[in-house]
Amino acid sequence: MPSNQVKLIDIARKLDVSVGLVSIVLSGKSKERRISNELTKKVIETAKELGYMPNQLARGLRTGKSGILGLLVADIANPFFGTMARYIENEAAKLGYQVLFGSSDENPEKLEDLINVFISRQVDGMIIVPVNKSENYLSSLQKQSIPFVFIDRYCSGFDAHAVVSDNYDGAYQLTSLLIDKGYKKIANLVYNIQLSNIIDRINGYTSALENAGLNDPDEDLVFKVGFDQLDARLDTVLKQITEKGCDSIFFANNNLGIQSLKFIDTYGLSIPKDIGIVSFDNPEAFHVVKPGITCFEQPIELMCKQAITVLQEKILGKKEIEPALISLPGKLIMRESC
Amino acid sequence: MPSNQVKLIDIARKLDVSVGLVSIVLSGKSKERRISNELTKKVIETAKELGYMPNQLARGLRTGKSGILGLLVADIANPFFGTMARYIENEAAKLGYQVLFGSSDENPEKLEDLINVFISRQVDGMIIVPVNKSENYLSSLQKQSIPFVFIDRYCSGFDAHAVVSDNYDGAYQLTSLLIDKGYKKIANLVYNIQLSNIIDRINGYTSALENAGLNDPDEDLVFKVGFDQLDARLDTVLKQITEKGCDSIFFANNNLGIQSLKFIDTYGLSIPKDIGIVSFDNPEAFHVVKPGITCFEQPIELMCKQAITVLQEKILGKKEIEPALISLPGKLIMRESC
DNA sequence: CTGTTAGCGCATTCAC
DNA sequence: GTGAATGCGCTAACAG
Repeated sequence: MPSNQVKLIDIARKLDVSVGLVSIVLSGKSKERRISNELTKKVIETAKELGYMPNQLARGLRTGKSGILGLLVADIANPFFGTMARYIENEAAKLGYQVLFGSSDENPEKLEDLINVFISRQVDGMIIVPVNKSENYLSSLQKQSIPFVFIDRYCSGFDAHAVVSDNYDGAYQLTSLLIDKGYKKIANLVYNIQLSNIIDRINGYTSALENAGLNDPDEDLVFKVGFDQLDARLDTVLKQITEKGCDSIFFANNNLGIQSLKFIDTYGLSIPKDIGIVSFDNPEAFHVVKPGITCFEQPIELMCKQAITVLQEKILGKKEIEPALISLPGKLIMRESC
Repeated sequence: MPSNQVKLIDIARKLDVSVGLVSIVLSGKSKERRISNELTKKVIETAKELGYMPNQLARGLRTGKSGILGLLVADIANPFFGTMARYIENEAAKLGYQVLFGSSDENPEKLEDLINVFISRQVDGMIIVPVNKSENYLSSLQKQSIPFVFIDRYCSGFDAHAVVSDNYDGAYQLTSLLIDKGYKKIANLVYNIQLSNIIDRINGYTSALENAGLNDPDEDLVFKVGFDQLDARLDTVLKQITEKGCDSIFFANNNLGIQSLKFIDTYGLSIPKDIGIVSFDNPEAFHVVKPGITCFEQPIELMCKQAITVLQEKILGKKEIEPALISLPGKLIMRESC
């Protein structure tokens, strides 16, 4: 690899000084090491002139810091995670990091593989959306003292930092809203995975029902669907929901909401008259569709800022910051679907 | 940095062999170098036992290949680019690459900075969504012999590989469809940037009008809007369009289409009776909204596959493949908006 | 068949 | 104030 890239030695030779000197100057340590202003200026100038760019691989190897952060989401194509990626990118850039990303597809093996690859690449830290059944592996990760932060979900029984939105509160608000509007039989459609965010949303929903005295212990109105073949499953479940006489549905996330809207239309049900709708998350579609879908928007930007802040603290290792669950408030968006 | 990670020397010491030997075995060159089966097995076992993971920084520095690809899109939060990122991720992973991403926001300076950072990080290649006014810098990039491929758009007068969808054809089909349905005065709403994809779409639109004898040389129905303060601008432009008596609109991309739908609704116009609508791209919203929006879906997955294939060829440098513009056919999706 | 050696580009400690 | 020497972890050319 004859790498035609300019390196320290090129500018050192041109100025007939040592490589070390150049390195010192370019790392901004001229003052500290009391290098003459003249020389400093000359070095900087020729560096610019030659278009010098440090080889971060070499620098990383030497310093033990790659300057790279790993971001592990469920699927970067999902706008929720895409938006998250964007904010993480912005915040990371402010601190001089670039970000490697990976999509786990909610698959623990994939997540594990990706994390291993990222470790191998010496990322300085990771932002992880944990998936179902990944606790074991993640706890082994923790022992390796590589800094990471959970985002969007946390792993219970797990001493690690996590930044999430207040899922319980969002679900509670959304459900209460339906109740206030007079809906009596409220279904809750969720994914069938054991994740903190899902569980918290179910709990928020259930609490709201209980507080309103609408909880029927004999009839479970929480409907769970799997990821694969979502379309077919949704059709079945939605029919069940209507056959059971539910007058409204609380969708636990953007995807469930959007996909379901397609079916509800084909059933000839009119929103909000025949069926009331609320959903977690606020994708574009909820705004454009008629009637607009009332929903709970997560504070994605804030979550990302906090996550990066915490991560940076862990990386710098200033003080042993104790693990904490940071739960951030979201925003109820009122539209016309209930 | 006391890096508690296991390295070659750890397993070499444990087995009392040399580091080089271990490296050879773990790179799968045992046969080639005629290392005994026994030793080979022992090395592999203890590597696994100790949980060895190669330090890719060191490997990259030595081999001159980082194993990282750079992906530069306009905005990863835009589902179009998010989807693209996902397919790039998948294809890259098949070849053993991880991907660093960056969002340019259609800003040439940002793009330039990001490319420089990526070069600094020794990416093995880049997939770039070029932006307006970035030609100068990009052509300097080209001289540096670092492999890259344009995607989504190409830079005209530029000898580089590019993978795009057939924008001309898509626009032509969409416009012709409106014409066939009897619409006479068709507006075209686009971003006011000089990008190949936009230009090709305008050309496709214009050709379709001309072929149908609907082109009025005295009246330009191509409306251009800027990025910033899109909402305010859209309101103005859409009013202009209706005041001019247009009976239909061709939106040049997903964002323009989605955002405009919000306004059209408030104007009390009914689709497709009062105004016919078609759009480039196929976001979820176009499917969910009523009536569904007829649109042209780009072959994102195929584009990504081709882009990675070309990029890999350039990286391996097998043969000097000559620059080519690869234009891939998209798919017309018929719904009820016209 | 196996081990030794030399560097990839950089930052840093220690001499001068 | 400055230069030389060392080594981060790994691969590859070269000796045995």
